[in-house]
Amino acid sequence: MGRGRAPCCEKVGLNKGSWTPEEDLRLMAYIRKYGHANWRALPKQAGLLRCGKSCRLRWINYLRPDIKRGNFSKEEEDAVIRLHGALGNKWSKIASCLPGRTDNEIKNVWNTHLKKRLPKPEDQQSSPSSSSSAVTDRGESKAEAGADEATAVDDRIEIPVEPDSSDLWEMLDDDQVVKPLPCSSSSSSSSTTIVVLKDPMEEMPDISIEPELWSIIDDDELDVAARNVESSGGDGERWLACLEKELELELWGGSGDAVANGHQGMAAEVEEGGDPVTCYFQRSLSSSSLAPLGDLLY
DNA sequence: AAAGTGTTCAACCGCGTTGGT
DNA sequence: TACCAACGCGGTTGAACACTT
Repeated sequence: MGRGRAPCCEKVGLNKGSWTPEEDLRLMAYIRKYGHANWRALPKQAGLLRCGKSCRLRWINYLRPDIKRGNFSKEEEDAVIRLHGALGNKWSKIASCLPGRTDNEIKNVWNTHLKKRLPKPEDQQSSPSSSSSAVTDRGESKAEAGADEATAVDDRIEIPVEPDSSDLWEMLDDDQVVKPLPCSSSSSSSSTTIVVLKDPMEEMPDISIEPELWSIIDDDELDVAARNVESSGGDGERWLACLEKELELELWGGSGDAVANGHQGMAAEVEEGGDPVTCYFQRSLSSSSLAPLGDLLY
């Protein structure tokens, strides 16, 4: 074998760049059901045209349920400054001290905000304890003021949809969606935007995810569905039940019979050689009010 | 209103480390 | 022990957005 490192994956034919909502959903569904023991094999098994590295990064930096979003609090910023002083650019170590924050996010915040606040090296020598006070004393740039403003509207997620997918509105929970928004003035007039109110669970700091997550998203109907699948599949399937509930899919939700039938039906398809996530989505989309969405996705 | 410039952050890239054989 | 594959980390890039002129 030649010297040097083999590429992490065969890049030909793989997607690059931003992730689509469908890719996100596939990745989340797959990981929650099967875990991520093997990143290299994961994209193929999940039906994703991505390399494993890309999947891992997307999961770690964006999709993990315990990620805290929004601006850093002053306490967090101070912690980053102190930890950076002690550890240097060991972003993953710093991140491990800040629950819910990713190394990538911390690195970005450091490079874009915090680094600028620190005194110049010569000043630092003369006032070693000035790192945190440098934060408090500094004046805020306009960009940062803008970021603060963004916090006020940071509780919503906007998802562009095709104009002919009006049925999509019916699939979305009224409590979660502000609808519809003729797309913002700057963009082309042919699309519309769903605004989904941010899931409150994302606001939970320091989540030790599994137990607390379930209690946060608990509701009676979901709990019944979740219990029904839990006996056969454990947390992964329980999570999928939640996901389906979220999307108002009916495959596993609803009555125990429906749960059992839907589950067994998918299991049979998987056994026949289909990939599990594709089977999952195809069944969900074809068997529910999400069929129009299916046309968009496949 | 338009063009230019600056900022942000998700994603990519390459390399060091780790674990299995 | 050597080799290899995969993982994980840190640096960098570039598209999108915000702000200024």
